[in-house]
Amino acid sequence: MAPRRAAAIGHLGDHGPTLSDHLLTTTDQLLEHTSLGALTTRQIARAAGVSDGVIYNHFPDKQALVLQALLRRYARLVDRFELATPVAGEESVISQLQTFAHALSDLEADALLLGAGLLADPALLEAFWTEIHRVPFGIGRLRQPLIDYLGAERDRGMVDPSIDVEAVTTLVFGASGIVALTRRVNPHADRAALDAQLDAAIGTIVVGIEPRPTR
Amino acid sequence: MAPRRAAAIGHLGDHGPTLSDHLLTTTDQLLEHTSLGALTTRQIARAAGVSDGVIYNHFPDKQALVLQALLRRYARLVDRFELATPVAGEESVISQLQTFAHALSDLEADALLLGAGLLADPALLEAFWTEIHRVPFGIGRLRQPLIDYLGAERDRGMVDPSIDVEAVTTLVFGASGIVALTRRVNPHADRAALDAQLDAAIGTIVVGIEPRPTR
Amino acid sequence: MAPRRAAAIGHLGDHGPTLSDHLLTTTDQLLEHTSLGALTTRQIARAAGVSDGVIYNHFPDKQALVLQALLRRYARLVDRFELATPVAGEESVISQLQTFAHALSDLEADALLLGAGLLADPALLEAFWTEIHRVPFGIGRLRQPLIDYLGAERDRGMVDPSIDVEAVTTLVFGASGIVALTRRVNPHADRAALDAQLDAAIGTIVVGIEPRPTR
Amino acid sequence: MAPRRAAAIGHLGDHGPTLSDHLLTTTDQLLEHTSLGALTTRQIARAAGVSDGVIYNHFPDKQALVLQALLRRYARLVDRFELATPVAGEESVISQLQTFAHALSDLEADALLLGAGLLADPALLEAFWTEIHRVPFGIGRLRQPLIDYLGAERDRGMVDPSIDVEAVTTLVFGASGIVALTRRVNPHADRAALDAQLDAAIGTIVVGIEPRPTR
DNA sequence: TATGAATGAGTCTTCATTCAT
DNA sequence: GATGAATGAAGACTCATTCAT
Repeated sequence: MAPRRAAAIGHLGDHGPTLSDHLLTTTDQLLEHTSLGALTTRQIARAAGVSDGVIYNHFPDKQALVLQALLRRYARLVDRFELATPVAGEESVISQLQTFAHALSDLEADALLLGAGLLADPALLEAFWTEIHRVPFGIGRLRQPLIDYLGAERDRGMVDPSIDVEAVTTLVFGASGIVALTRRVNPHADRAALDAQLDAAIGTIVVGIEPRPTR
Repeated sequence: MAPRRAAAIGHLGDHGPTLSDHLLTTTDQLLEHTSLGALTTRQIARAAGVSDGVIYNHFPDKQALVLQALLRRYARLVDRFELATPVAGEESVISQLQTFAHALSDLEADALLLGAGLLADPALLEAFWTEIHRVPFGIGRLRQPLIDYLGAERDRGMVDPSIDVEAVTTLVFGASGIVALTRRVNPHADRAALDAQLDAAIGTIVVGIEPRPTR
Repeated sequence: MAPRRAAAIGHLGDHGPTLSDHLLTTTDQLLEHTSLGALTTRQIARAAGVSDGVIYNHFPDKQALVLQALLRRYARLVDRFELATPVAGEESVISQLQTFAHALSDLEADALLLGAGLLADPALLEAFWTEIHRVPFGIGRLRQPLIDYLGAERDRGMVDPSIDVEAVTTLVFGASGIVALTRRVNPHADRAALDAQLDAAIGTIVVGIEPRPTR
Repeated sequence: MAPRRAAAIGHLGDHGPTLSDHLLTTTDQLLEHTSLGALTTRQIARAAGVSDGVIYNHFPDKQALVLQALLRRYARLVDRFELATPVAGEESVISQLQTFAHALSDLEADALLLGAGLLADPALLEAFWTEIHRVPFGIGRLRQPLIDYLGAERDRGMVDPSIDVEAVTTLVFGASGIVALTRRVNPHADRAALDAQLDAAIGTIVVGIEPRPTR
């Protein structure tokens, strides 16, 4: 009574991933090495080990499949990112922020690729943007953990009370982003130099936000 | 017998722009409103008022034409950018930096589009990157004016002598870039709020780099 | 300066048909043996001896090409039909009408095929109908010659003065049409029997419209 | 264990219509609003509330299903038609024929759609034609009642004895058909004008077949 | 050199049919 | 028998590139 399973996932037994899932995973993986504009439905089908038409049994069209794959990537980025969130009181502020910034920079390097594909396809960007805001996934969610951390450190007296923690967050995200962009845009860039550049930037921030003697 | 001039530029006489130039200018303008992936050779030819085939008399292929057009855009961005460079001693540091950061953010918003197109087409990115470094046009050139300005202000005593001006430059570029990205990615973003976000970030930098009392 | 000619028509010299024309002619011929719904762009291109894409250099899409081909067919039918129009006074009314009816029936057999294709494709029918009425090509134009002929015969006293010539025209068109339909729908029909059926119907009309003794 | 009944008809109990029947009915209904060329097996299955594959448990292929559905439509047309057959002696000949002609014209308008679909698909037409003649369903069957009626009126002296009733039948079918065609092909046609056209044509027939004074 | 029609590989998508469950 | 996902051969259409004129 149940219809047959696709050969590509059949060997995984009844409790393996569904084919929709398999298609999304495949698309996701392809996007690792293939730019969005160059991704074809045939490529996806071949890579997934299924026939060309199968996509349309699971998604209304290519855009829907790609959109969901991108959303997954984004969700994964967000998850990865949240693991990197520093916890107030453990280690020094500078060491925490530097560790966090490196993780963030890695993340942003991936996000840039995702974003570049979207920026190059306005229809997809629009759809992505709409979708991203139906879940509490907006950019704000990415910033909040750092804002909270900085607030906690300020309360603990490790950061000057006059400091605008949102502005500091912008600086950390910005510095990490610039370094990520440089890395992305220049595949031959010297990794160590970039890491040092980021550490120096974060160091400068930290010096600026340290508690100051009351004048 | 002199070779024929394309109808589109013929009326300009023999000393007008060459057809290569005309094609580049046209492509450049089209990229203002058309994403790289959606740009076709026919569109360019139509917009330039020439025949489809003429492109291949002046460029080996589409990529070469687009690459040179992108380089022009980039060069224009750099020029625009240099006009915004602050001069030490005129006005306060914070006001100078905020003005500069807004100009930079506008610039980066445009650069992002350019970059997104490149990131979405690895072959083009590679070629672009190679080309950009044959002229002294690398990212370093963009940073240098700000580094110089900060150095001058430091010498004048307006910035703490311990400050790493390169790191501060990274922070300014980063904050401006993040704001530019937010604006690009979210077409419905509130412009005033973003401006305020950037001002706050720059303000925080400035507070951090102010000369400090010797302890 | 002139672009090359398609191989398919190149040998005909500069004054041969244009490729648009060639495509229309080819489509027209294919429609002789292929039903509209089964006609593919590839078939047309193959039959025309050109590449697949060439159609789109001459027509915005398949429908436009097919529509124009159908309009040609229709125009040809109308032309053929007008040659068959009887002239008052030459031969007897019954002989004239029978000859005309056979020509009309042949015509309608072809028109039916055309019409069937259209009826099966509402979008095409709509476009066809609109187009057909931009030129004075409507169904009225087909009827008018027969109406005129009957009017002339009535004036000559060969047809009873009380006769409604439009109604008689409807009868002639109807009888010819039914016979045409029978022939079309039944490929194995006996041609002679159908001819006799049509002759009998026309004969009956003629008997009915003969001048009558005043009562 | 009795085989499972499809969910769609299961609630009707074991004595409801078979699934074949249900599929045919559904297809029949869909053909009311969907042109033959645009009808897909999935549409049929969805409309019938059954799975896609079930069709192939009851019919060798799509054509067989559609063919039988078309035969049903045709049978229904014939039935409807037979109800309209005039009875000799009731009312005047002209009134009877006009009423009959309008019914016939309505019928033919429906038949045209059926026929157009068939004409647009030669393979289906062939199969339909073969099938139609295995039952006593040919076009002859449609004509016979009118032939009989006219014969009866002739015997009653209401129609001239010299009249060829088969030929008159051809005229009535033809006039009704032309009007039906005009209506079908031109959705914006003026209904009243077409009715009047048909009445005039029938009137002309009747005048022509009235008993004549012996000369 | 300019022209612009011709080329054809490649894109997304549809749909009748199959078949493991 | 019923299910409905899988299949893959088309179909219409696009577009960078070529080339006779």
